[in-house]
Amino acid sequence: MKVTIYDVAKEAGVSISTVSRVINNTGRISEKTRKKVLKVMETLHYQPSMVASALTGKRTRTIGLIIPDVANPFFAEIARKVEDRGRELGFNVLMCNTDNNPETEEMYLSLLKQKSVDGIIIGTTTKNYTVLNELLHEHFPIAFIAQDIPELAIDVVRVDDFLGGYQAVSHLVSLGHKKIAIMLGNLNRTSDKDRLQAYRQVLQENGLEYDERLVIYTDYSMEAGKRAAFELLRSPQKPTAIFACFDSLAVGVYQAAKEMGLCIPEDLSVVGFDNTILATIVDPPLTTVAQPIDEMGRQVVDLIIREIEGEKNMKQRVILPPELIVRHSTKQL
Amino acid sequence: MKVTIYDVAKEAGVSISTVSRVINNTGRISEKTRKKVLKVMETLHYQPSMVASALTGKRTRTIGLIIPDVANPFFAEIARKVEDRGRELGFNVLMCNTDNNPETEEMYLSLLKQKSVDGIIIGTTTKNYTVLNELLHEHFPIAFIAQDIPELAIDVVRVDDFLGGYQAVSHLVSLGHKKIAIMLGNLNRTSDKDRLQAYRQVLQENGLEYDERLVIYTDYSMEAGKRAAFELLRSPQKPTAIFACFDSLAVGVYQAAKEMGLCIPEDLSVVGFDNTILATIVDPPLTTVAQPIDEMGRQVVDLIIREIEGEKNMKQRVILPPELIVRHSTKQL
DNA sequence: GTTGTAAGAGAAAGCGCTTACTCAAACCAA
DNA sequence: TTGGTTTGAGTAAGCGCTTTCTCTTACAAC
Repeated sequence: MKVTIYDVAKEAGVSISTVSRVINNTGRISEKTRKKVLKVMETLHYQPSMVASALTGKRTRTIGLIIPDVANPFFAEIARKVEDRGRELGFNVLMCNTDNNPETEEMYLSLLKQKSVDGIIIGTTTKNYTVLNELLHEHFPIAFIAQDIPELAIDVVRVDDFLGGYQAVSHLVSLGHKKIAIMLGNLNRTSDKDRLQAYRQVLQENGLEYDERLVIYTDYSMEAGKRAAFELLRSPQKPTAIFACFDSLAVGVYQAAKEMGLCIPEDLSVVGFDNTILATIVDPPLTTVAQPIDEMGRQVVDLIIREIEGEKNMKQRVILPPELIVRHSTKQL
Repeated sequence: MKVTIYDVAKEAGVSISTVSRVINNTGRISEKTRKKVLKVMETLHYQPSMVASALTGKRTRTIGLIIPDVANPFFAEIARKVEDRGRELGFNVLMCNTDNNPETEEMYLSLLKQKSVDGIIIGTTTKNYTVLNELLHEHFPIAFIAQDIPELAIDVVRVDDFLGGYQAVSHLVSLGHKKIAIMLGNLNRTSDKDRLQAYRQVLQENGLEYDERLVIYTDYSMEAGKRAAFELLRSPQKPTAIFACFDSLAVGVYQAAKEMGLCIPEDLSVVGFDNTILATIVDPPLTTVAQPIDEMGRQVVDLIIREIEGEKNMKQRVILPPELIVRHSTKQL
């Protein structure tokens, strides 16, 4: 029932090696034989089994994509771009959501290896390095997107988080804000660390006081943003502006503000980060730091595929510039 | 370098079939031997190659998911649920975006088969049945989610679109609206057809005139929704309410209304469909028909896996009830 | 007419597993 | 003790490909 290379060979009156050669376009084949085999393949609806060819040393042409959550627009957009570029280059993507759970991540890492994917793109916060280090040692192709581990020589494609944070906070300062809060995820993400670093530096450069109570650690969900915003806005050190390190957090801020009867940007300025679709549909449209998601997705795929093809032997970090998109959630104080 | 079943066998002083038996927990193995083999596997960090075992007739434990676009929140949420349930049951998902392009879809269908995925879940509008029919004939496990082809006996999990449309339009009518527009995708999707059908029926039941000019065909993007809304709202037959068949279209309506200086719900009532995250973050929160995405994702996976495991031989349609979620985008006329 | 070389294609050995078949040892009832 | 069962484990034949080697022709050069 399933037609194999043997069926084609028999039907065409040649050996399976000849068929294999015309499939892969290798070796020498007379035009006549090639035509004949091609025609038989056609009439028999023959499709080579990728499982079999993977077993004989060829690629699976599949890459794993490990992210926290596709339902999060930022990662959904990344996933889309990765898949697009992968398709262009003949690779499929196996999607893995971990919710940043280290065990899930570790499980996936070894599962993907078992499944012989050709490479793995990681967009999650990794803390547990055991499996990761193993893979790295075996020179398993791995690349990080929107995520970095400074202590390791690895392939990375990310935005310049420090610069992005700098732009965001500078913007608020230039509007006259003095009490600026920052909401971020955990400091395991270097991106968050860099943005916080920028925040401190801008404050310092402008002679503003750094108040720890205005630095809120949370996760990346809207609910978390909302909760954190409530806390901030009800505290005595109520800020006049908030730099939310993800658009999703910013949306949470919007919701809290609305429930408290505060107007954005009149009563509160908000800057987000990522420039996902959320930024444009929220009212007022969110001023945010754009990550070049398209370019990032494209470049990680290119990077990892070059690694897979063995075309490069040196790891590299690609740091792309962010861009502050000023919309209507920020206002002169 | 790569450790295989042979290495384990040699190290443990047994044959490879014994190792295979302990891996798969089949046949009879003495406790002593099993322990010994297990220990060797452990110390050697042995992981069976799934490619090899797939070649010998076992499953790949991978399912393909074909959707229009993960960057669309509705499909992102579906993808997430599918992956979650798949993981629980030991299956990975290969993500495929087609933008509803028939060629891309056909390409993926045959590619997925070549890659020997165990089953395929489809959420796209299929028009081209050739490859699909082939697969169906070969009893290749296929299930549809949020998508149906009434002419075919297939596995389907979807919401009751007629009922959903009925609820949405009835709600608007009950608020006193008489000029109600409907915005939908193309009529190839049965879901759209059913919603339109419901729209007509509600109008009729309430003695309202059916005006073709209030029926707008578009695609599912925000931009399309915006364009369509502009057109409607500037036309002489300007409606007082719009039933947008996707939340994303509804968001487009919001944007158009805002640019035209119209207030929702004072000047225009809007009902969406899907109840994606968009509905809650838009201002005012969108009244919409909720699809039970969690349940749908869970059930397609269960359905297809039962099919894969050969536990069922009859196709079935699972039609889940929608729920009208009244928020603040609709108002008594 | 030899010899040398290149072109075209087949034979066969894997790739890392699963599984049907086989067989020796151990056990048990009569 | 004998014959019949279990039990535990090995042998070997694939699964559907790729690829190295080998071999036969054909043809050009001398």
